[in-house]
Amino acid sequence: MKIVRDATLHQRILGDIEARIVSGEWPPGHRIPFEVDLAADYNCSRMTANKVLTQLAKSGLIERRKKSGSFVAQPRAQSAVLAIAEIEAEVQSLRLSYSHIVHARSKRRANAADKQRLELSEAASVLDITCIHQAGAAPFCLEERLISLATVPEAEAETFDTVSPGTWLLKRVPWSAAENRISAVSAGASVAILLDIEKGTACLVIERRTWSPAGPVTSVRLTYPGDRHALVAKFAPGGEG
Amino acid sequence: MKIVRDATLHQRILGDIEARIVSGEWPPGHRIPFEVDLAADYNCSRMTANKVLTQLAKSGLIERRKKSGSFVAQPRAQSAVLAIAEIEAEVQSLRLSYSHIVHARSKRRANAADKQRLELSEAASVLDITCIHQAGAAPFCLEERLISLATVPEAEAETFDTVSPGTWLLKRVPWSAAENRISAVSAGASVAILLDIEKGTACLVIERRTWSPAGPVTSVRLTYPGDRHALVAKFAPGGEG
DNA sequence: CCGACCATTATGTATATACATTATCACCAA
DNA sequence: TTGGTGATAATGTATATACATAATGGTCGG
Repeated sequence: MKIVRDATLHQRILGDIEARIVSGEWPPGHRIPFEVDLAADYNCSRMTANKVLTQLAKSGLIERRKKSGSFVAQPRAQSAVLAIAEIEAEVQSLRLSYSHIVHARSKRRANAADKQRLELSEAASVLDITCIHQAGAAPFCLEERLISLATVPEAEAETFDTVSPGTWLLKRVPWSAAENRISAVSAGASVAILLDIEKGTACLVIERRTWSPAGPVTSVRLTYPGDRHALVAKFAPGGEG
Repeated sequence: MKIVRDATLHQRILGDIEARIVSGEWPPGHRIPFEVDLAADYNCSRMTANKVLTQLAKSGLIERRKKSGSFVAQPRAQSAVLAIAEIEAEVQSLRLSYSHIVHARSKRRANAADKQRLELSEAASVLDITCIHQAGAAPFCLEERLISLATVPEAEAETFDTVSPGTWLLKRVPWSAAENRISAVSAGASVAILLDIEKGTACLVIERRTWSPAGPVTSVRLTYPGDRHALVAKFAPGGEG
């Protein structure tokens, strides 16, 4: 049994409804009491009931239809929140010391492959950086990054010796949109050497592309040896978990 | 330039603030106008401004402190929404015909490994199912699943020949909490045979555990040949994307 | 100089009210 | 039976108001 101390009315109503949905007492398709009825049940105003139901609808737990009422939604795709931490924080949470090594860094005019990775239309300069993130003395993750100098010209002056490109960009271009693609690949010869693993080892690969309103920012490929790392994504009907 | 038709006042204020945060015009730490000022700017009531800021705070874009005001938050972990579709839908979105084959199905008293996977404390019966999801004529994904019969006794009567275990459970136990663990592994000999791939091929593995209020429901391990599949997780500052 | 106290200020929650929007349903006429 | 038409019922959005809560900052006394 969950104990709620000092819950506001809003939280109490929200919790009660969530509990009934999650427990199966109100299965998908079941009609939830109308706002006016809820208001009467809890002896509150309709606005309060409305805000609760609006929030439930935003979190996807219920669907609302004018004139018909509110209904428990069909759970569709299992959608979960994936927290991708900064690599430095990740390493430190393993109680290992973090460092990074810039293995290669070059500027060039974008070739066809670069344009596709960054979704660039016109010709532009890009910065190509390869760097290795270390946990203790061992390689932890390989980072292969492309930065669009049209969007982030300040990057050209940066060596990334003291700050890793990811951290630097996060400070420079906060709150941009991103798309992550997660897959598994076998380590090729060059990757195997850089990560100090055997060729063919299964690796978890995250390819992230980031945009700001000014245009494409960066495209990064993070390669983790599969036996050393896993991503965790959680889902809780209420929202946070 | 984004064109907004018929936007409500709420959406307009929200969009304006988001735009200024995302563009960097208001960097992390910057103080957002007080509710009363916002209300004056947009010629609306404080309640409307309050709802907008409350929503921005819930989505993590701003932080609110009593007496001090509201501030643009520091972007911490890149958190993204991972949409894990049902396998059938996933296959069909590739324009391939879907089918599944139940390869093994057995009931037993939970052994030590089972108890750990399901986080069971007492001894209980479990159902162990291995099934292969096919896209066209080729294996697409291997599913190794454990179902707690204490929580879902109806599963014992089900053969899962016509409905896959995942789909069946989604209908039976809606809106439960889940934790997904994503990693990369090399295919072992048995997995390689079942998926018709070479031994050692890199595979993407999703291990999902699901709970209902009544207790642990199921633990499933989905193995995808790495070159045939990827997960996509998106992040947009506003919320949906 | 320093700490206790208190007024101020901004957010947090809730109410009562108003009007807009939109499916649905029932009724009525062709 | 069919099709339109308008009343109705539910949600959607916004306002004005009230009081609670909590942190800040200044004042005053020791």
